[in-house]
Amino acid sequence: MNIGEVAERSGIPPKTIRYYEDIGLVRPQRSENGYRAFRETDLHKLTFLGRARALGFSIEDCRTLLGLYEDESRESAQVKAVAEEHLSEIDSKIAQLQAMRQTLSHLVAACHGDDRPDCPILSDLSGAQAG
Amino acid sequence: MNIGEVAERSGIPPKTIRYYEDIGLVRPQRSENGYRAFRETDLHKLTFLGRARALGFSIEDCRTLLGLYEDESRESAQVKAVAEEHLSEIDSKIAQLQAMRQTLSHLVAACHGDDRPDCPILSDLSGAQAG
DNA sequence: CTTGAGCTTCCAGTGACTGGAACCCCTATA
DNA sequence: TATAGGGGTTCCAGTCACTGGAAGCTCAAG
Repeated sequence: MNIGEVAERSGIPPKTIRYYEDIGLVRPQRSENGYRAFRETDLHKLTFLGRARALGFSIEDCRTLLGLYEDESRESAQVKAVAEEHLSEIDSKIAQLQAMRQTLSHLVAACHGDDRPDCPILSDLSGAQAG
Repeated sequence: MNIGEVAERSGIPPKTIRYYEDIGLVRPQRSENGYRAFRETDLHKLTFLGRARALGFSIEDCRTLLGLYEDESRESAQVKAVAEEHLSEIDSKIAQLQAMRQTLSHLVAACHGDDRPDCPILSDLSGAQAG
């Protein structure tokens, strides 16, 4: 398979696939004309990567997960540890965003949003004490 | 004030303050020895930036907000529009993270996490249909 | 033979910093 | 007066995970 077909079937853009090769996540062979020649296993790996990335795993996590996937002597505890670590990072991010959301939505609600200049959003940012 | 004092009082690291000057968010004067000389208004701006960044506004949003803050003929509707736009981006991010969280927490719960190799997390990533 | 799609490499840019090197300035102390 | 240190300065490179673009090669169709 050429890169275009693999891109289509895996849902990962050609540019990204080349990048993944660059950083050693996939190692397609080469045809005589210099084109990358992907096998089914390469496609499989890329699909795996696509799903892992969609779950928010970092590239380094993906590398680890791919390694575990291909290691038949892995222990599922290793996989679970990576996933739990990532899950807790997701939880932190959600918490942080919800805190922002909380503050910001109050400010937005308090701003009358008309043609006058006074604005509780700017007041808050400038450090004024809430009344 | 030198950069160290401003950093301390605004809570923004010196490196970041220099970066903000680089991109034109603050324009401190210079002392004869070449040191940046910050006035109270500069400190004020940096504190404003710190709060806006803490609410997740992008640097470009911050630039806009600072501009509105200093523009006495602003309309609060302009500020509110920026904030609402940002709020909806926050909401999207939260939704995306929660979707990841949902999938991932199910997978983590399903993985026994022991010394055996079989693992529903890897099965899912590799594209197996859930049974 | 030309056209156009698809492939190749390499370089640069994204956002918002952050680390580090190499150097200057200022004050205090031996 | 020499020196040590803790400021400050600039500039360059790296982060993360791509993405865009330029220049050039390959291949199939008309």
